[in-house]
Amino acid sequence: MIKAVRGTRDLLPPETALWNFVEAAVRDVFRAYNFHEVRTPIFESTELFSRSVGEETDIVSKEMYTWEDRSRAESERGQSLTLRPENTAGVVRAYIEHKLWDRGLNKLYYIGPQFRRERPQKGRYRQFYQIGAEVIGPPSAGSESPARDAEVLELLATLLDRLGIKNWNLELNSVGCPNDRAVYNEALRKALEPVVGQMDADCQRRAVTNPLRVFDCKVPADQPIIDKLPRISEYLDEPCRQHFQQVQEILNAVGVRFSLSDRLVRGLDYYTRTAFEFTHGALGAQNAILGGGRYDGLSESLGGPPAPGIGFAIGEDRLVLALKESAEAVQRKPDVYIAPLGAGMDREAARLAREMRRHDVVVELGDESFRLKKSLETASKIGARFALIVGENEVKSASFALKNLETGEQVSVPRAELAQKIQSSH
RNA sequence: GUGGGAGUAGCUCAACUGGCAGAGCACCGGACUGUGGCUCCGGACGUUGCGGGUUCGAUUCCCGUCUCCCACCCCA
Repeated sequence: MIKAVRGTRDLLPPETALWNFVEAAVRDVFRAYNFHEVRTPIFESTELFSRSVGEETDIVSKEMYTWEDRSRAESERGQSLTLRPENTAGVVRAYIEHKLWDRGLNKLYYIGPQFRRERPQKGRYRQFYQIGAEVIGPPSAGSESPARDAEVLELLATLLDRLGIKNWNLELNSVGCPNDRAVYNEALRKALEPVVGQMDADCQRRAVTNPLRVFDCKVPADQPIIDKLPRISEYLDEPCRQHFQQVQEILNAVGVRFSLSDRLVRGLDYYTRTAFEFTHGALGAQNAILGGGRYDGLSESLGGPPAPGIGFAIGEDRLVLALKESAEAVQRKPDVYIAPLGAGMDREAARLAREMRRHDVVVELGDESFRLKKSLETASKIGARFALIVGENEVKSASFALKNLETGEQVSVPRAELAQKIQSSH
């Protein structure tokens, strides 16, 4: 048997109803904040990701699905392509390619699959879905303002509340502006030098490749060492510190709760200043339900104009997982099951079904070869609210037996009133 | 990529130290010819993840492999 490949899966009913519910709510919230949808390609030139996400990150160095495209001519070299491991790079690429700065501030969102070749776990798949958004534009359009950071965070709080996600926690940090980041990195490296030898091998490796990530180290024995390391918050220059301060003030003003977490660092190279994560308890080790931050230099590093931005990505798989705990089923049940009864009644049933569906009634259609008992059985099994019996008597009198399957009450309804009768009983 | 656990009917799970693969739920049919849910009776259902080995005999023991789960790594 051919099976879905490792780390991929089929989303089936009724779960797909939950996904649709989530996406509908998300689109609704984005609309209120004046965000608009973009759809970028599912694969891009490999270079886009190595330049934006960072050559040294795990994502780029070992988790990408990369292949060489077929060349059409001798002279043409196959281009290296990659399934997108995240979507910010693609959106920024599109921003530059289509000169979207001409519109001032852009508030864009996307919903779609991403791909990373990691070992699968609950809430972590090789094809996974992200709902994300980016606020990006020239500084003159206000894209750098702390008001944008706060607005994005407040949007997220609204969204999670709206979805009925309980017990989320917002962790907030500033990873600094480019210039103080460099100074800080140096200080951190210096502080690590004398102690790094005592640390866990894995943490040592981080100390060398990406010192900032030492803070993510979870080995208990190393915690006292990590606690003594200098913090980025002590190295923020004045504008950067103020920026972070104002983000917090606005959040307080609008009543969004958060906790400062000066050990929160983000894995992708392009992040600057505000970094954040929303976590949820019910997800095991994959407790981050979404993450994001500011990426002020990303546009330039991809050859574009200055275009500070802030964005986030929600793990849709994880969101749905968290929702299963606290949301009831949202799948719409059929309004009526039509039970044709006897030879020739399929035709009549089809006509009635067509009429009612035009009136937005959800109809499931039976089969004239079924005995009435079986039809009613099926009707209640699939959760239909009504059963409509279409037999000779009904056709003759142009009035149909409509049975309420919850109460058992049955009435005869003239053809013209059927749809209305069913709709009005919600 | 590393370490550990688990794969048996559509689902949840049994099957003692190796001895005829089972139950509940779900599904299908009947009791009941145009009236569901309850009840009763019957039915179908399996390459025991896959491949090899040991054995008279393997769901059971051994090796390999695949997938899922847990943790790490990393991240959404």
